[in-house]
Amino acid sequence: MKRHIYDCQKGCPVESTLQIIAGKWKSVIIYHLMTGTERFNDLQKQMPDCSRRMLALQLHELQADGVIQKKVYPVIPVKTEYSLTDFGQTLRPVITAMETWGNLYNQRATRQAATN
Amino acid sequence: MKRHIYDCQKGCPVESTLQIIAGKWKSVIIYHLMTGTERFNDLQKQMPDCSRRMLALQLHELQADGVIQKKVYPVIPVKTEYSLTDFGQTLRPVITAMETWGNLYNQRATRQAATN
DNA sequence: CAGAATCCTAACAGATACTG
DNA sequence: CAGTATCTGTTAGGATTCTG
Repeated sequence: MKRHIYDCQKGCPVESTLQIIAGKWKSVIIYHLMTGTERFNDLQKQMPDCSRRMLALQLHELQADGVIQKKVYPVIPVKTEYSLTDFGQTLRPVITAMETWGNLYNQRATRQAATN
Repeated sequence: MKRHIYDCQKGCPVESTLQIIAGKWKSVIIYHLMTGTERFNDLQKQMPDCSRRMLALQLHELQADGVIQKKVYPVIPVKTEYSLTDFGQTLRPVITAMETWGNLYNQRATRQAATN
């Protein structure tokens, strides 16, 4: 997704939020980092439908926007850890709302499947 | 954006939510419908960066997912009204969280601009 | 007014191979 | 382990034109 497609100057708050979290996998990444630090490969295991390439791209953009930070340990083989910045932590309410709604949606889908 | 890129079976609630609202303009549309019914052209005026074509596409998908409904008045020229369904109303907390965060973000951006 | 249809290009994103 | 590079097919999405 191209960056800066939304016009924040216009003042629409939802567009401003999208400016930061609208990437295909960004909110999912933030969600997985809400429980703590994660390594690259661990993130990928939790998001099997996101390719390594896409994961790297989205992590980059989140870093550039100051949402997450990366710590590299100079060991061999290299070890990295991703975590939310203080700024990224402020997104918690947004992601939590998505989590809550998604759980309801999944339950509804399950119930409907059981009814059929 | 292609439909059904997220795997809801996997159970990640955030991915389930994205399944519904991940379109480029979907959450913005829902946001504008939260205050009530809107007509096609009125929606477009509120989202100048969204082309007529894109608006129509996103409205279609939202309708297909049962989030919004459309009422057509058989007058000439045709008049249509879009509104949230009951299901769509359940998304309020999600969009409101985005709105709240976006307002904070805009304030922060304004403050920083004033400091410089 | 509220779209649908068509054309066209840039951007996206998968697959694969390579690297410190 | 944690990525990057390249190559390539696919999709997104703008511009324009047409319609009931």
